[in-house]
Amino acid sequence: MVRPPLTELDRERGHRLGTLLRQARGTRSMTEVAAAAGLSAETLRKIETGRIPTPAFFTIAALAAALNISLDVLAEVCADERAA
Amino acid sequence: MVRPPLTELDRERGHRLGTLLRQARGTRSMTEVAAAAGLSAETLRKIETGRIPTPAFFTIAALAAALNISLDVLAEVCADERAA
DNA sequence: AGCAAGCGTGCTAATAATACCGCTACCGGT
DNA sequence: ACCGGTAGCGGTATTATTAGCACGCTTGCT
Repeated sequence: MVRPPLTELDRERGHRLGTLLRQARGTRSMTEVAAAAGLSAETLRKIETGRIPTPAFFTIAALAAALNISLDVLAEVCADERAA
Repeated sequence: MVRPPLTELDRERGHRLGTLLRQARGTRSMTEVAAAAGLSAETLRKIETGRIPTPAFFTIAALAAALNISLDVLAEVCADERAA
């Protein structure tokens, strides 16, 4: 196995992450937040909709910065049910 | 351009991240930490040596958890010189 | 000598990030 | 009612990159 395909758990985790991000975005448009984070709107949308279960660290970091939320919180929420 | 190749800045950022991770690891062996974080030793090594500039978010999250360090701190340090 | 920890390289399958297409829903203006 | 603009969704195609494994090599320690 050269690279384990993403499991269902991974997908769920990504989905949770996306949900959090969406909540944090609130009223602001995807376009604006994406620009603020330095990525394309389409990528942001994919992340929010959970179509990108394991985004790059800096992508999330930039997003978190643009949304003024903590990386630790994000990680915590995602690790939450995984550890359970 | 479908996918922007990693710039030099990205590489440097990744290198800084790796350095931090290595420091956090301290005396513990790569093998042990990698196992604790749930990834292969090779991957950990690549991240520490900066050969993987933009690892997956959860990879770093797991690592940070295994090393007991904050994601926010990592992001901060990496964004540090980038914003400068 | 033997062992463990690291490093470096090459390789493969799977994925991330991007752009382009069309489609729907909502809104205000004419 | 019709038109145009904005915001989001879904799918597809493309390229660069990740994460994993394997082999060999070096170094330090016992």
